[in-house]
Amino acid sequence: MSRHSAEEAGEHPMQSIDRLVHEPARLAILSVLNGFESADFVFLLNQTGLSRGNLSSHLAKLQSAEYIEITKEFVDKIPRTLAKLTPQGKSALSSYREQMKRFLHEL
Amino acid sequence: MSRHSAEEAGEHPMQSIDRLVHEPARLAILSVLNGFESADFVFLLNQTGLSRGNLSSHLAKLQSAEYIEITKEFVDKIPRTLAKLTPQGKSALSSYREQMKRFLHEL
DNA sequence: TAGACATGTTTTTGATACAAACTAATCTGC
DNA sequence: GCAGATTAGTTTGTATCAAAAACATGTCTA
Repeated sequence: MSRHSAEEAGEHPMQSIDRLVHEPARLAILSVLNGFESADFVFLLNQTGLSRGNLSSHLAKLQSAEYIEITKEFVDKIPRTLAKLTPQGKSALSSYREQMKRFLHEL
Repeated sequence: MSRHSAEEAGEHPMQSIDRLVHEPARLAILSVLNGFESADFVFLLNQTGLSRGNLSSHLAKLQSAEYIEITKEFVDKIPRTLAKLTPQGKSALSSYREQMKRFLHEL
């Protein structure tokens, strides 16, 4: 009746990748956050090389997926936006990493 | 004057990734082709789990980038579309792989 | 107080991945 | 021999989404 589950499902491992993480701009953001635990908007701007607009919308997307948490504060009258990975975000990044490593290794 | 070239360029390693390869559906196709050297449409369909329409358009995209070569023949009156990696395709896949491995390793 | 700078956000636009519809040829039952 | 099903693809339509451009809001400086 059956052969392998992968054949039955008709799926390739890459088809189950988390596209929210897979996007290069967001991978850049997530990897910075993973390294620094918490980072502000300007720092992310510098580390990722994204434009302000792109950074803003990618952060919004990651936030609504609950992969990051955003807090806003004022420091000497200038606004400061802080981002940090949530446990969900860490976990999503980590399983993305494992999946991708396995794929690349078998490539 | 300068610090590191990466900082001057204001870029993150992920920003220079080849998006043509990075797309999951195409990664699936390319990895199959990399393993089998040559594969026909139906085989790719089964291995990747893509729909016929998607497979067709991704193949067209890879072909116009000259990452794959497409040949069509008839076998017992039924059409057969064969795809194989070009040297350029092999090279693109291989450098994608190295870039991505390095990134994941440093993550 | 006008104009430059800084920190973001919103809107627009162009690309594109996927799905659905279409094409064209063969085979199968009646 | 022809109606309908099957096979092998392609084309077209649509909805998502990344990036660019425009906008908003506030501060600082001359």
